Amino acid sequence: MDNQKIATVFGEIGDMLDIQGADFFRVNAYRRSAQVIEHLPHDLHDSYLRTGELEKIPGIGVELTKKIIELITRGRCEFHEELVASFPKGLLEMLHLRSVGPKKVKLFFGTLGISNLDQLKKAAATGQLRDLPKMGEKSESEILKAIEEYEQMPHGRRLLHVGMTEAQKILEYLRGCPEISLIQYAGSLRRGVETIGDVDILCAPKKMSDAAVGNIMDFYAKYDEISMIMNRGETKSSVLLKTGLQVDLRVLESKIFGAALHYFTGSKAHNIRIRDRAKHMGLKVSEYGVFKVAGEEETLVAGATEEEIFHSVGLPYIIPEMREDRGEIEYGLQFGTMPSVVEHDDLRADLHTHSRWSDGSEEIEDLAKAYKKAGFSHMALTDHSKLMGVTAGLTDERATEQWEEIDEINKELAPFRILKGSEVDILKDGSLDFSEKILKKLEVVNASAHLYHGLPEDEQTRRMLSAVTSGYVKILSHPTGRLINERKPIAFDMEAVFKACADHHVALEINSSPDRMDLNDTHVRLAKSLGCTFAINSDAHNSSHMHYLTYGVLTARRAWLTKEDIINTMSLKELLKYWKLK
DNA sequence: GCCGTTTTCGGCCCGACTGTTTTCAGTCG
Repeated sequence: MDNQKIATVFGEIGDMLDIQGADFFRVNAYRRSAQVIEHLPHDLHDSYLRTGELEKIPGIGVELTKKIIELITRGRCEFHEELVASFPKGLLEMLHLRSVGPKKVKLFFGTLGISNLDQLKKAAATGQLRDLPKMGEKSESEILKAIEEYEQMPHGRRLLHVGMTEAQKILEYLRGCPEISLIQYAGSLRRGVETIGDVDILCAPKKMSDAAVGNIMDFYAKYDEISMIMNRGETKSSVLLKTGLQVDLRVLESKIFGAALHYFTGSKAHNIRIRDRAKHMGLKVSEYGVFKVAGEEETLVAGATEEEIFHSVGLPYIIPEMREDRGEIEYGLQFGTMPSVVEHDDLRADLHTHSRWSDGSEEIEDLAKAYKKAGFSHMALTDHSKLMGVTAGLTDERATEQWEEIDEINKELAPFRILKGSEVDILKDGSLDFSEKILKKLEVVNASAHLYHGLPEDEQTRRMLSAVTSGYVKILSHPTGRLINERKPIAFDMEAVFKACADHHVALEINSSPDRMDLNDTHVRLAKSLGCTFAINSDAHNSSHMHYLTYGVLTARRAWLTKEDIINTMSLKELLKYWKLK
């Protein structure tokens, strides 16, 4: 029973209670707790079994604690099961439709007995919905449209990388609009969340007028990649790109740009805390600014910048990546300043790269030149070991040959330096995929578990522990092996392995490859609390992948890592000393 | 269902949009 499963159960209880018409705040308590539990840095099941109790988590009181313990000890929750039994299967799926919420689901089920998408589609197509209370022809056709969209669109959230790439293209396009003075993307994209639902873009015209807004919206509508304009309002247009990604553009006055940016950047949980705090201070925070409230009178006191918003409620500026209500508000109030987290420019090396010698697509020399040109002082070349046959992994002999080539290139590119490394497979029994002779000579050993993801948890743990305590490993690469939306993380005792990494000076990788992002932010926070160090690596298979490092940096910032936590920020000299190399 | 430098009861973030309505409910972010 991992946190994700507990969160799913609570989320479903929330949905079902909502359809039943339960008190909104009760419904919300379940939904909020699901959010909180999903993002906890440690496993509730493990810590409960270890300590025999559940620690205090904000938003989780007596009732929810009981249910969590029931889930952990019995693998089920009676209340959840009762609710599930009282609802037809398929009912909850209707909640995914745009314009359909709990009240409509209840209405459709209660009056027409509609309990799944197919039935809803038929009812809408045959005009049965329009006569229901508060419904009409328009809402009926909206529902048909929503079903169509839902069926066409890939479900679930897109990779951060996909959103970032699209957003940057659109921003570049919109900067060509002469009327726009300020523009920025917001939402989970700006917070660097690993997946995004849609893209939110905010802009402010040089001079606010109906004509200016109209011109900006017209300009936006002419963007080449648009497949459909979903709606166009006074200040907001929503479009669907050809890739199926939804992008919303909002136009607002520059004097409240900061307030809107803060509001639309979220997270929701963070915003609620800010507004709650404002309220207690006699203020009101919305996307239109911070207002001083005195009776009926409201006076705008802040809005142009995000800094103003935070200062008005007595907080220091908090970077978007930290705005998750995971302690940032308490920290800011207590210290009056925030930790100075790592920045992209702090990175001096990439310690996980591949060349044509295994499955990369560039020669070592071209790769190294690209890194040097980008301002890095060193890199580790870490082609695969032989187990990964499909990647043309290196044998002992080929590794030795590769070192000769690296020596030549290092002479040419000095003081830039390529460290002789390998991404060495962890075999089934936990041993490493090179002879001792080679392992001793490699400067950087990144250990990776590419195969045997299905081993039982205790066996997997032993396997990982064996690798990280071998004395050869410098970095544990993509530790959980997950692929976002595709492959689950491998099951092992994370705390035990992380502790071993801390004890044996093995850095944990924050693999920045868009579909990996492994470790993720919550695992990094856990590892940091256990004393670990980290390596932010791109896993580049050619030099154009270098920019993936951005995503690793975002993850590190979401986990509050500082420069000192990350070994890529050391100079070459410092790193060699740290690793006792020449 | 949660929570407490006014509170163990009575609050719980804020506003826009839409479609259905004559004043609002539902949905969304």
